[in-house]
Amino acid sequence: MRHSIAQASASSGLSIDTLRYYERIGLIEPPERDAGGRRSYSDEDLRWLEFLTRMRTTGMPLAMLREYAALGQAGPAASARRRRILVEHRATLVAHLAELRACLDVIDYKIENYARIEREFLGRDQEMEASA
Amino acid sequence: MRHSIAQASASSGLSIDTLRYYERIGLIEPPERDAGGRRSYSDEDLRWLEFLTRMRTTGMPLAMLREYAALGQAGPAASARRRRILVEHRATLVAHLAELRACLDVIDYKIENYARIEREFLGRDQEMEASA
DNA sequence: GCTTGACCTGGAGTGCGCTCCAGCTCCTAG
DNA sequence: CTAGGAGCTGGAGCGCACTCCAGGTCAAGC
Repeated sequence: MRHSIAQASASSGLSIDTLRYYERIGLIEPPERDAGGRRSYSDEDLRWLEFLTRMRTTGMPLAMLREYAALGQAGPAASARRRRILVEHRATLVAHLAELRACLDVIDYKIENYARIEREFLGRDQEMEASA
Repeated sequence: MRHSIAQASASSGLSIDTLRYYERIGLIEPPERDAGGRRSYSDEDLRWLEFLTRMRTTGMPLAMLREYAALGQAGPAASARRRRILVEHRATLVAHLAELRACLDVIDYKIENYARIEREFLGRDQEMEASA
């Protein structure tokens, strides 16, 4: 199956401009072109885009992804280097996840605290009503 | 206890420039000044900075934090609005956490895959050695 | 054959969140 | 008394990751 840039955009969630931008900076291989010179993405292209967007949501910088992309997929040397990049990024991601969980606890604590404050004020208002 | 901007920077992890920047954009109340006109942060200022950095690590934008900061801490109305902001942000954070966990699974899968590829190549090399 | 709409290119512009700088003041130590 | 270091201000600059634009091509439908 071949896909237009609009389809690639819809399936990846990346804007059309971003797709062309990624191509320019070497993040994605220039896809084939149809008879009219328009980009035609393969299924594998789409899978690569999906992987890219996943790594982007984890905050992996474009430069790192470019490095990863530039290695190509063939051979044990590329495999080892790609794996090293992923292992490294995995560590920062795990650390970040731990931080986020800690922040979530803080947020939950704060929310509960504000709720408590509001209940207290509410209680006071009711007392005032009762004494009026 | 009073703290210089250098101490506030060290304790919060924010750069001195960032501290002044946050003050300019209304993220932090202008701290008191010492006799020489230099900023002097209170313990409570530091606690606010700690909260800010936590929210920043969760990706809360400065504009949202400014809104939160502008509400002040007094009264049930401010409390309710602050709580709403936190509840809203909490939802995006929880969603983001789920995404990150999914990405982590993908990374783990890929790492294992690359490791497998390397083992296979290694096996082939050993066979080649054995047959040589 | 003309319009419409998707797509093309190269390059400029944008928003966020800092970061740096020049030129100044003030305090402290020697 | 002076040299050095921390801090001050207003404003400019920067890096990242897009995003937008002008001006053009191409294929399809009326």
